[in-house]
Amino acid sequence: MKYSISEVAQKLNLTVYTLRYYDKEGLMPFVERTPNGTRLFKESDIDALKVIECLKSTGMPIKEIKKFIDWCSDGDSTLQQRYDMFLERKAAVEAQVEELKQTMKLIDHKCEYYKTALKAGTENIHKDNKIGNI
Amino acid sequence: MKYSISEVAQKLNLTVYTLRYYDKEGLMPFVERTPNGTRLFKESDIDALKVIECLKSTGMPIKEIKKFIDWCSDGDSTLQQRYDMFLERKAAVEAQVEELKQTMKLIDHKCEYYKTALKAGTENIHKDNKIGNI
DNA sequence: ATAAACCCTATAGTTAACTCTAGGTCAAGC
DNA sequence: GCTTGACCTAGAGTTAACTATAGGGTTTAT
Repeated sequence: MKYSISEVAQKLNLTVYTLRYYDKEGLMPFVERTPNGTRLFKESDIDALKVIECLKSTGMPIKEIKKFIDWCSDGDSTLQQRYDMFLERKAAVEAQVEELKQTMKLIDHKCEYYKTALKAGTENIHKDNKIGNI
Repeated sequence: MKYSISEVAQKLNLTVYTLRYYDKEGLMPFVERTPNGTRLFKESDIDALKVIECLKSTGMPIKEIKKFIDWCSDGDSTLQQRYDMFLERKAAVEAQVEELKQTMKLIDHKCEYYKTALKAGTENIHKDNKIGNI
């Protein structure tokens, strides 16, 4: 089964603009074309795009992702780099989770703060109070 | 105890450029000035900046954060909005954690993929194999 | 008293990641 | 055979969040 660019955009919740932009940035050298130039995506291309989206969601910039794609094209000689990169990404995600935990702490605290303030009708109950001072 | 802009920058791991930019965007209307215009940060200003950093790390854009700061200036009449906003942020962070879990799944999978490929010396062992096809 | 090290504003420049427009090709349906 | 709609490229425009520069004012140490 092959897919057009708009089908892939829909599947991955991206725009066709974005997909063409990724292609221009060298993130999709594997996508085939019809004789007249129209992109034809196969299943494995969509899987690769999912990996790209995954890397993006770790905060990796597109230029770094391109490096990875280039390594993939280079074959087995780059296995170590690619492994190292994923280990690095794992660490990055773990750090993000840790940061979100801290963020959540403060947010929960603020939720409590406003809940009690609302009940009292005023923020003043938190003046000089432990809950107001983080 | 009062702090200069560069001290605050150091404390919060931001640049003075960033702090002045935040001020220009209306995120710090509470910071006092000396007669000649130099900013003087007090402890509570730093706490407020920590809340701003917290909101930023939930992915909230600066214009939205400004709305919150404005609500703070408006006093008790905006307690409900502020409470709702933090509930919304809580949901946003929970969604981010959920997404990171999915991301981590794929990354762990890829770590395994490359680990075994490295051991074998080639990616080919994953051709037509469950581990290669996500 | 003068240079270094801060501070300030206003404004210009940068970067990443899109997002859109203009101008064109091509296949399908009426 | 012509219109409609999906595709294409090249390149311009946008947006957010900084980041830097120019030009100028204080305070501090020698």
